[in-house]
Amino acid sequence: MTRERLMRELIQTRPFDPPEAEAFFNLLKTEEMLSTRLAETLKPFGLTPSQYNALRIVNGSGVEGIPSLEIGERLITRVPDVTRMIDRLVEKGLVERRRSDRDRRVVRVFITPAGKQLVESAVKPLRKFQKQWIGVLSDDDQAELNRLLYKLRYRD
Amino acid sequence: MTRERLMRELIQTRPFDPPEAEAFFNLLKTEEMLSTRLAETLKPFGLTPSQYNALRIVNGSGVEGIPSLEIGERLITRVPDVTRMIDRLVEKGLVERRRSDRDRRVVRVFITPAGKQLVESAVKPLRKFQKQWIGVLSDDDQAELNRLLYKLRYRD
DNA sequence: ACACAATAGTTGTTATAACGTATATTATGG
DNA sequence: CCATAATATACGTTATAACAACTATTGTGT
Repeated sequence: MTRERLMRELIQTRPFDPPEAEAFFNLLKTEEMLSTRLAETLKPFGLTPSQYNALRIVNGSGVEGIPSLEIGERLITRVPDVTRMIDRLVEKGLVERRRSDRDRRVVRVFITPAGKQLVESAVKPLRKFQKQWIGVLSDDDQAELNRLLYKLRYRD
Repeated sequence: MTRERLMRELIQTRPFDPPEAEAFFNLLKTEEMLSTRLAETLKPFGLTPSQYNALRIVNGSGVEGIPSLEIGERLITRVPDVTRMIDRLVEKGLVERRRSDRDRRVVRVFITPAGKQLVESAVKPLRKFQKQWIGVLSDDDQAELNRLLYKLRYRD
């Protein structure tokens, strides 16, 4: 029984109190497992998950580039220090930064050829990662998981 | 429809590719939301979630204390630097450290009265947090979420 | 008994999380 | 037009994530 397994992992002898704790701990542990696996997948590319996510966003913006602020808004998980993350991508030669002529507060970020190449080279391993780890669930189970997670988030 | 809502959040126009990405992103975003809320709940106690988790573990070990290594093994989410986390709890006067006489490699960690008190004062707010956020799901939905998360983790 | 392997904790280090402050620029309202 | 508020990015700082190397201690095999 899987609850016993989680309790064994946590070396917990008493029932979850409140019962909601079980789902919460499960979420924490499952996310951690997947995030760790993701980081391992991206490590050979010299990127953290957030860096790759940002690079993908910049790449998708095409020749127009994208403002820093918008990168931050579009990242899957929050990055409180977008500036320095972009610093590090600039150092790696994967993006370039240019102040906008129209609004001097704004810095637009552009993908470099090296950045574009790196994004593209990681697409397949990333796809494989997702199929491998999430694919253990059937389509129906995935749909159900999505429904539950949306409910948790949007509280409809 | 909630998929459109996630896509709007991610400013994504094309379908999830692979479809597994949707569940993966949902997991990331849901965990982040809950972790952020948890951190906010514990902030008034001057503790991060991992610190509180560690304190709970030490508190549960009673007068015998618990070895550092075991704390690390029992934490819900991995802490790669248990030593320094315990340093910080020691600084806060919440735990004490003593080298074991039986095996000089081992440091046992003991709760202090202040630590015990802090653990206990946070129990109710934490319980409330869990009921409030996870409780949006029915018991059946929670059971289903657990089933899916166990499946993802244990891949049975 | 002794050499080496394994173990537990610590330390050094870099990257990132996270908050708050600083600076420059633009928007707004009178 | 001008003062102030709002906005975007950058910077200062502390805590933590994370890895690897180090030190001391114990376990193991010969």
